Amino acid sequence: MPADPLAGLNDRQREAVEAIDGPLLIVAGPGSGKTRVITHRIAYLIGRAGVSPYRIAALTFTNKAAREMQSRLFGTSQDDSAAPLLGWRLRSSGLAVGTFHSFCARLLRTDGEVMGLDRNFAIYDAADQTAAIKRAMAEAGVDFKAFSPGAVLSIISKAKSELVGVEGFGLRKENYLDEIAHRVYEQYEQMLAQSSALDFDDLLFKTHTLLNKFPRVAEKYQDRYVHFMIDEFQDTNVAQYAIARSIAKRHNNLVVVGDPDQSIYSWRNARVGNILSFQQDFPTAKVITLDESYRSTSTILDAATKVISPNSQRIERSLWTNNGVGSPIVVREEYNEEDEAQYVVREVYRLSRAEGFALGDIAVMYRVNAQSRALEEACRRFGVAYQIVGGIKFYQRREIKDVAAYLRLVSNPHDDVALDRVINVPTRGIGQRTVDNLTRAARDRGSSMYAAIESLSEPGGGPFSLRPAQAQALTRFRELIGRLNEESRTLDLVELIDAVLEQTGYRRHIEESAETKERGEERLDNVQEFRGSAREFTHLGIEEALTAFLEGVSLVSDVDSFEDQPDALTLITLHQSKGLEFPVVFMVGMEEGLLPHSRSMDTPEEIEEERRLCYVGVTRAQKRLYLLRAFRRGFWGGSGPSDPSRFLEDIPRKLIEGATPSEAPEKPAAQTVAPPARPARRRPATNGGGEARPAVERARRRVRGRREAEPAAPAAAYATGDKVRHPAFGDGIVMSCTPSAGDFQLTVAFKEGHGVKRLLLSFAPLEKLG
DNA sequence: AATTAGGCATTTTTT
DNA sequence: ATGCCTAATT
Repeated sequence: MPADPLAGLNDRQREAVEAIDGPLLIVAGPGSGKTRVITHRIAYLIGRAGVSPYRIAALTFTNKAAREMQSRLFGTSQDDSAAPLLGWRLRSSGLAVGTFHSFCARLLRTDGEVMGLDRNFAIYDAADQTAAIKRAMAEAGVDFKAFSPGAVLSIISKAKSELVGVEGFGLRKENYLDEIAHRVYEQYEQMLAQSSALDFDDLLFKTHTLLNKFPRVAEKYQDRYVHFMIDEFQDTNVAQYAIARSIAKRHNNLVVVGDPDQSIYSWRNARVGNILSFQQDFPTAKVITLDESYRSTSTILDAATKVISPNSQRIERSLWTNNGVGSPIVVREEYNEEDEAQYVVREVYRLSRAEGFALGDIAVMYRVNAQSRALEEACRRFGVAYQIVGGIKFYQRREIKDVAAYLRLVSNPHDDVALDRVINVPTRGIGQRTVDNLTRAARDRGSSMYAAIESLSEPGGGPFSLRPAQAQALTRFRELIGRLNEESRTLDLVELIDAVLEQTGYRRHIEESAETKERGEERLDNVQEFRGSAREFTHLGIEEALTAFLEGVSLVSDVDSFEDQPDALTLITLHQSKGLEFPVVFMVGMEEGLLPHSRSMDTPEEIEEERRLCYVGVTRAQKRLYLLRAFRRGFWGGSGPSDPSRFLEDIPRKLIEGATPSEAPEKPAAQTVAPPARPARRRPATNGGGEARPAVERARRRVRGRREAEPAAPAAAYATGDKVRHPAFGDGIVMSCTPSAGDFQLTVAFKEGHGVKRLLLSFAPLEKLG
């Protein structure tokens, strides 16, 4: 029997559940019962307001969040701890609970044909995208030593996320890098179309296009979705918001839930602005703030509030809790990374021995993955069980991607990225030269690579000439894929995978090619696991099964597969920790350069995001919070001293354990020693504290100033992307600017055939433009 | 085709 | 230090 959708809610939550008419913004602080509100609201709509589940969509960002929501709504087969809000039978009632991307994928598969989309389009994940971009760069004649594929990809991805297509991008490009990106973009789009493939951004972009260009499709969805909800709204990008507005247009029941203070994915093109401007876009929107935290102690909550409040881009509010004061926050400095890790692990051990915490209650959070190494070592040394979240990604393993690529080829032989990946794995005598020829031939005929191979056997021998051995090898590969495709019609998915493994020789290949026996077995095990996960699709027709299975492979990552692990300490990045909570949280690396990260302190906006990241970390903690830093941290083999994170200074001393004046931050004193000009690390204006450290610290810093050997070089004044002019080479774009022996080395890409030059700042007569 | 040596960069990564 | 990629070597 379904539970009462209003039971156990506080006034605000109840209000949010009952406000079923018109646009609604729910600003939900950490631990304020956000998911609860969404699920109860759905139950309320169905159970009390008589809305058909078919007319409701609730979109999340992660599969994990979607799963969580589903299990609260429908219950799960194993876990019946909480009564489901709805019955099992509603599972297949048409209620759309899923990620934005899977929602769009479904929409496009259902209705994309009117815009010429292949029903079985492939979905390119990040790795496929990179591979495709590299191919596109090669096609466009762009040297990817001078331009990193990653940088180009991120420009294109940003454009797509802002609904800027190739043409639009052409109109707004503003520097040389954009020029390059434009050429690649054009090529890349052509390749995707050729391959019947969509990348992650396309799932959104094309959905938006479909809804805008095809009114009948738009009407269908506008009619259907009387209620449209979005979770984690602070992380939506332009495209997602536009899609939501488009679909919600008719019934105007758009509900967005989020917390601008937890927006930490702007570098993935998320727009904090969406949540901040929602009220302008929907002037009639009701706004409900959930500010009671059920998660953290008041000490932790106070610290979090103090950390976040300097930000300017936020909706002012104050969180509160009835949870009591709890333990003070522990702030510590250790000598180096190893000591820091050792302290953490010792303390973890103590907490689990003497204070009744389970290892699974404890998480250690860090800014960059590299920080996990020292922690892992310490765990191993002390025999503490640990798990790294998102460390090894199953679907990103080579053997899995290879087998998936074969399946993709069987499903759609025109998938060039898949073909490129496996055409010579295992080796079939098809070398790079042959692949290049093939690529060129495909481009010339405006077809996929597979189709280009097919044309070999046409009268006239096809449009490109190859030595017989190569032509034969290609033809045999084509026959292999063709045969598998034929056979697939009589097989189920698992049988097809077996056929692929045998007929392509891939099984033997991984057994033989692995560096060691164990590694070979491990890979085979992975493939077996992959095969096992295909079992749930065997009841479907092969074509449908393939599409669904491959979509899962692309769209489902396994970041969250850690949750059901046995009792172990969790090591996790701050980014990944969002949405989680732990009784005990250690944040390590609370240093300038790490948090905020040195690559994210150039603009106030970046600093604000780092601050939010810190806030997210702090608010993961329920009962205990430890903030650690190392005085000396190893970077790239070397090691340098570090300053405490500016965020530490925002935490009031009274919340910190054993705080004494010499340990706790004090109000900024007059700057007796002016810090030397630091060309490499521009301190943004938001660093309000300046030299807010006690004398001992300051002394240390002065010594350090010398050790860092930051010279009185000309101010670095150049950043990547700056336009410069050189008397001999003309105009160019700064590709990079790195400190180098008392100077700065600039890599500059010049126009008009002068190419890329490396220049020393102090010698090069450069002039900054614009 | 497979192995090896040298060069290079190295934040975060829901989908 | 380390891993990844390319180029050179066998």
